[in-house]
Amino acid sequence: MIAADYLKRIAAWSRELNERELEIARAGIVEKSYRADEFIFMRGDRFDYWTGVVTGLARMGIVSRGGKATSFAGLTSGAWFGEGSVLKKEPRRYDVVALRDTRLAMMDRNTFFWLFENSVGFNRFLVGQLNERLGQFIGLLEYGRTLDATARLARSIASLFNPILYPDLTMHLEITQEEIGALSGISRQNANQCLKRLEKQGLLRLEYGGVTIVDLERLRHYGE
DNA sequence: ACATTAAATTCGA
DNA sequence: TCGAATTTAATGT
Repeated sequence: MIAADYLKRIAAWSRELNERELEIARAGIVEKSYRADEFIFMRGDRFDYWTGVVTGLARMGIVSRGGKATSFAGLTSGAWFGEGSVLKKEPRRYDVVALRDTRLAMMDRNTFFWLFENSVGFNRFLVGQLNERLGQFIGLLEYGRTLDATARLARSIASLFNPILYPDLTMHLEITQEEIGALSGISRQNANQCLKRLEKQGLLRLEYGGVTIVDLERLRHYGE
């Protein structure tokens, strides 16, 4: 079983729980590792786990028969996802792929429902999370059509800094340009061009193997 | 696709 | 255990 202080470190919601709830949560979570490019879930799967990213990076999206990927969201450490499929007891409607070696924490369905029915703190967190995700998906509606590559990339990055979905406070992100490209649905070379444009405009700073966000608000509304 | 540069790893003392 | 040398990974054009 995972340690209580460890759980508090990897899951923001666990800090809202009382002692008893925390014990139940700990007992219902297992960890699992995935290699880069490995599928974590496939559309249609029926594994009912509520899942958190401990370390690594994954992409939530769908891949069409042609093999081209549309991504809904990037998942960095601290992100928890899959509550929709667990709550509605439905097959998953999207794929999740690890973009690099990734460690996940997975909570089984029974534990999830116990917390759902018994813990006020847990529900408070869930409502906030669902609301944020709704906002993110609404933002996606204009995403594909209206926005050019630079704007799409800007928003992909900005969405990784949603403080509710990704409680990490630091404005620095360890992510390669290739990974940013994979998240935004553009080539690495194009991603490089877009990133440099954003850097020139003072929205972010490029470093080797990572970026630092300078102006999150402008990044979030880029191209409006 | 290729050239450059940063980082990680290996190796010898 | 330190640092130089080599290999691997990321970036820029």
